[in-house]
Amino acid sequence: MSEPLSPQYDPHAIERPLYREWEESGLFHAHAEAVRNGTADPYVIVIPPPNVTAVLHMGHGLNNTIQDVLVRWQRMRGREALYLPGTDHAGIATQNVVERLLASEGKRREELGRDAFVQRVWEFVDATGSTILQQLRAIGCSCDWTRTRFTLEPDLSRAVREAFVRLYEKGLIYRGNYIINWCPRCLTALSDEEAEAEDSPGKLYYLRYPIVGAAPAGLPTLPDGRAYLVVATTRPETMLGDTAVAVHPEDSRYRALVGREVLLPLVERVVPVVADAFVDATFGTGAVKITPAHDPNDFELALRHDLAPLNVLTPDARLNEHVPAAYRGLDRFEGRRRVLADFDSIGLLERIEEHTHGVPHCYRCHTVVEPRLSDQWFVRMRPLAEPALAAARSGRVRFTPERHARIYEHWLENIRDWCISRQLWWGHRIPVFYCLNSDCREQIVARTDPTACPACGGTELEQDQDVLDTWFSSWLWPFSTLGWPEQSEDLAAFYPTHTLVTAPEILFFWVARMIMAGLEFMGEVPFRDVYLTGTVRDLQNRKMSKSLGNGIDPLEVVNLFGADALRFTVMSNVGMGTDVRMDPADLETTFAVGRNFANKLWNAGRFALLNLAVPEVPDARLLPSLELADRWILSRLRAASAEVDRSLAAFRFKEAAEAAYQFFWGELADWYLEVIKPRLQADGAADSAAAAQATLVLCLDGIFRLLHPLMPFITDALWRRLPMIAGQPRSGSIMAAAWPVPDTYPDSTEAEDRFGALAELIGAVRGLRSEYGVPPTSLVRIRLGNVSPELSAALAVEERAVLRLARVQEIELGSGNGGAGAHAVLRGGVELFIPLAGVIDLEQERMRLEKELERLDGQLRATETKLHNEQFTSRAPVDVVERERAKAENFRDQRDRLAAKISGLRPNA
RNA sequence: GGACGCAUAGCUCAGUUGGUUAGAGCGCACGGUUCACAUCCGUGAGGUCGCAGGUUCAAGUCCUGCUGCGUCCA
Repeated sequence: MSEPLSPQYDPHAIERPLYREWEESGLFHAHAEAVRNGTADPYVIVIPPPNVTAVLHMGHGLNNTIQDVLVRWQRMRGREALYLPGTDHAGIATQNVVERLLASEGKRREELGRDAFVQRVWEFVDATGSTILQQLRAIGCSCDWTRTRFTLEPDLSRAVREAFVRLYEKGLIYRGNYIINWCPRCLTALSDEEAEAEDSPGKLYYLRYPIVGAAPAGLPTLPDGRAYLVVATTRPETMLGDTAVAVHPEDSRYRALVGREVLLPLVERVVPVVADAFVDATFGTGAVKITPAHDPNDFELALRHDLAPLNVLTPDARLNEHVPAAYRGLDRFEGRRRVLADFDSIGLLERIEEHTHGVPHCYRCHTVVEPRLSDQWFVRMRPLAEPALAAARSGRVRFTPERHARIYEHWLENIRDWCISRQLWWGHRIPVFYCLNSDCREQIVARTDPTACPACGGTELEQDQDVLDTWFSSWLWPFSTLGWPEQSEDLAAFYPTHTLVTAPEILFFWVARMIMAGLEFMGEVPFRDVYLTGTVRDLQNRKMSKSLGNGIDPLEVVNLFGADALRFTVMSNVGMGTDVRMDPADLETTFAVGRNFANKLWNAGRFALLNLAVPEVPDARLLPSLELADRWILSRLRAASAEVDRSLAAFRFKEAAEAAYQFFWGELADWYLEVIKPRLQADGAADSAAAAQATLVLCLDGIFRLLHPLMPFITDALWRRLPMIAGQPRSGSIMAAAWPVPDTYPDSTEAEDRFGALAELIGAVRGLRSEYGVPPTSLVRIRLGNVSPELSAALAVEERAVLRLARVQEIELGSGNGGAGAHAVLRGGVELFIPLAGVIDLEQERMRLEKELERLDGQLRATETKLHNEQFTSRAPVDVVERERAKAENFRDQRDRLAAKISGLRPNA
């Protein structure tokens, strides 16, 4: 990388080769020994493993950029930084993908059989599974690829099995027949978290159930004279499986009916009316049908009343053999239409209301989830939740933004058992074996596959057909990836990890469960900080998604503008706790910040390097010959460096990006470079040029390092071409350079004040020139009055900066207007006059100044009103009052000087 | 239905515990062949800080209510 810099910034030319070099030279590799022997503190981020079938989207782009920024930052700070990558086998998602592939060949997995199907999935994963990991390289992620993990690889499978066995042995895993969420398309159980409620417009159907026997008085009756009660339901088809009607025990409307029976229409089954406090008397009619096999609440209620559940649906949600012949085989929605039509035809459909309610959908395929009674494996969560709750409350785990801690705590406080069995083929097979000896039926849970039944010695054993929820492996990720249950070096060196960066959507799925698992299996929280990112949305506020077609492909952005531009843009958009909005239809504008900035870095860097044709410069901090601008920019660097540091430590990425941007562009490039150009071009004394060079190198070295976590490629490409700084060690790559320490740069309020005065003057002259359309090429003379000490000192050494940057021919000192011209009073009271005879319209100038005077007057009045308020002067802190006084004085001074100028402009003056 | 969050320039967002004259980027307007950069340089316009009350010497910032948007839970 020592060829001359190309005149055009070309990210492609630098990014690939640099990444390869970093990887090949082992810069991504974290050394466990260094931690174990005490020479380095670890800093660890484990990647939220993307699905093995995934391709990179902006969510990953955001997520992994943040992780890489943190990791690179800490690595430069001297920590032994490990960014541990890997993928997740993603049971349902991956199985679905391969099933679709098979379908395109006209095959179904059942035809292949389990082993062949699983084999087929492995082939698919082997072929495409590293796609997303390759893509992470393109955006510059400094992952330790030698430690790449996959949740279904042998080591991690062993961890899953160990965890299962341990929990089983502690009695925290059990099997039971309960209502679970069932996806009739995926044909598997789902956890509560995987069944996402979506508000859907639905209907509330009011159905009449005739009373059996003589009815209490006051009930409505059918034409045939039978009395009836009315139940309201959103799912009329389930009435075929009703086993009771329930009312609230205190509901006077129905008290007389409790203990009586109703006749279920269509099925002609007699079911009891029971009283249960669970019933909400204010909803619908206050009488609710009870379908224990198809509703979790009904199931609980049925248990209390000893009602047997009646399952009326097949696994794919068709009506089964327990319903009258006319309905058998109908899909649940077709069944609903039929049941309603039949109710209507016999006069038992009372009315229909619009009713919006939350309907659970499968989080993978979006099918409406069916509550289903079945045998499943569960984890008893309460005992695991308690320590996880305590960890958050005591601050051992911190959430950023903080509000997520409350959501986390609320979930844990209301924790429910976790259904972990899935009726899939792709995943960790449940390590439970059943003895097939019909007299024994022993259930064996073991770390290694048993060959004989420990109870009866029988050798006919069958493993449970189901696999585990993918999250049952993901929740072990922070330590299974480090070798657990083996007491590995990595585990000892790198657990607990430090920061987890992920999306709020998986707070329960993953984050909370990892904390539980970490505490349970490792006795320590898996990470100290949880940073939850915002969601990437389009300008209509819609979440980016494949189906909406409103996504942004990070790789396209990298191709167009480079990874640095992508990263910088993303980071400048990361507001604390807010979503990231980007316009997929206009990448040019969306990524303009990063693109422009990368280009600016390149060009300013190139300019500097062209003027730094020396192998080494002295350390500017040790030079006695620093000039005003040098001291100013170093002081600014110190401030910027402190700000970047502070912001990163607080996860305030946007602020970090802004501080670095402002320093580089707004101060270093716009001012410092412009001011020192003549010095660099050696029209000054030799040590002036040397001081400028040394200061420039120190500043570039500092800002490149500050920017490196955000823009790793361009900063390295430029930094490694900088001249050496005497006495400073230099690594081959900026990746391995030390993070700047703010205090090592000298601060100087004096330089800041003086340079500030100079910049203000230049700005004012430029403003007036522009106001009066003075051609950029023509030079003007200026006259200054009431020159402040700061400005005076600055002009003494840097007058030529004003001449060059404001296109000034000559600076005169002295007040007085002396003819037609433009006037201004600067903040410190400095009077500026630019003679512009012939250009200026006296009347226009007078009006402009009057307007300015009015503005100042307004501000003066506001300040004085405050100061005249005795309440303010007596109650406000002294320093606030003092500041207000100084302000008033300043305004008054400016105002008076301006007023004097105006009166000087009067025709008769 | 419950809980939480957000509402500041045309757009995307800063504005730390209340206290300088509310900022940035993009966009916009005007001017620019200053030999690093037009992915640029210079200048400028643009804000009753969602609405209504309240607390306070002082509110973009704190409190209450309302409206709109979002998220989580049921």
